[in-house]
Amino acid sequence: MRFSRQRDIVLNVLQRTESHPTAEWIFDQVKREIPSISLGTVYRNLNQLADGGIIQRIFDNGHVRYDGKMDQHDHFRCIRCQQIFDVHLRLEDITKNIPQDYGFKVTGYALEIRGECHQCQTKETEQ
Amino acid sequence: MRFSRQRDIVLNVLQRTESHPTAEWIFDQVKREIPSISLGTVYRNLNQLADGGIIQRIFDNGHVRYDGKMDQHDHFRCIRCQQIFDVHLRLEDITKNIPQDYGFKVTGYALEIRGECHQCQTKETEQ
DNA sequence: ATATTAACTAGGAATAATTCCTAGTTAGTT
DNA sequence: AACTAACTAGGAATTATTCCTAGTTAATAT
Repeated sequence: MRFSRQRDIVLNVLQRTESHPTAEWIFDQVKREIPSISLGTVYRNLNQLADGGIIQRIFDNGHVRYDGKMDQHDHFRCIRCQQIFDVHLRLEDITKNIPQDYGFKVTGYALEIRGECHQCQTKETEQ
Repeated sequence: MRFSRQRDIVLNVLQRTESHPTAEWIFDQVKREIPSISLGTVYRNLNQLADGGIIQRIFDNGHVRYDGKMDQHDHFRCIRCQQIFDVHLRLEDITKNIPQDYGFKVTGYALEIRGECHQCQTKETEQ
C-alpha cells in the first residue's frame, strides 16, 4: 500500500472522531481539506485500510460504518437515538455490569462469532 | 396486518429453511408458488414480518438476511465458506465451549448490545 | 536530480439492493 | 353484497457501492 495524501486524510478524519461514521460523512469531512476528492477514492481507501487491518468496518442495520479504533472493544447501540457507543468489556460482564458502568439500559444484544466451520477446517483448499 | 397469500408463502418459505436467506433467494422460492409475485412485495412483507416480531433480520457484512427462527440464538459465520450456522449458547460459553460443542475454530466475534443510552432514558419525548 | 512505473486519483458510468409510486385487487367487516 | 383499508404487480426511483478510463504521483532505481 502506497502513501497518498488522500488515504492519509481519510485515515486521520476517521481516527479523530469518536463517532462511527459512514463513507459519505467521511467524504464530506475530507472534502474540506481536498475539495476535489471523489467519493470512489474514499470508498477505495476505506476498503484498503479495512482489508489491511488498519481500521475496521462495523455493520449498522445493513449499512456499513467505519471505526478507526483497533483495540478490542464492543459497541452499544441506543435503540432510541441510534447512536453507537464504544464499550470495553469482558464477555462475562455483558448481562451484569453494563447498566451500572455505562448508564445503559440493556434490552438485547446480537453476537456474531467468526471462525472456521468443521468442514472448512478439514479441507486444505483455499477457496 | 392482514392475511394475504403472498405474506403467508413468504413466511412459510423462510420458516422451512435452515439457511439465512436473502430477499432475492426468498423471492425465487416464492415464485415457484406464485409466479407473478413481485420483488417489492417480498421486501414489503419481509419488513412487515420483521417489524411485527415474527421473523428477524440478520446483518451479514452489510447485507440483510432473514431468519425465521425467533428463539434466542446466536450465529456463527465461517470465515472461509461464509456459511452462517445457528448456535445456542449462554454468553459465558463463548470463549470456552464452542470449539468442542460445534467443532468450530473460533477466531473472533462481534457483539452488538442494544438498549437505551443514559440521555434517552432521561428524556420523555419519543423521537 | 531524473526517469520509470505500479499504484494511485477524479469523474462519472454502471451495478446492486431496496424503496417508492400508481392503478387495480382483495380480505375482513358491516 | 357492499365497503374500504390494506394489500398487490410492475416498474421507476433512490441509495450505496463498485467499476472504468485516462491522467497523475509516490517510491525506486539510475
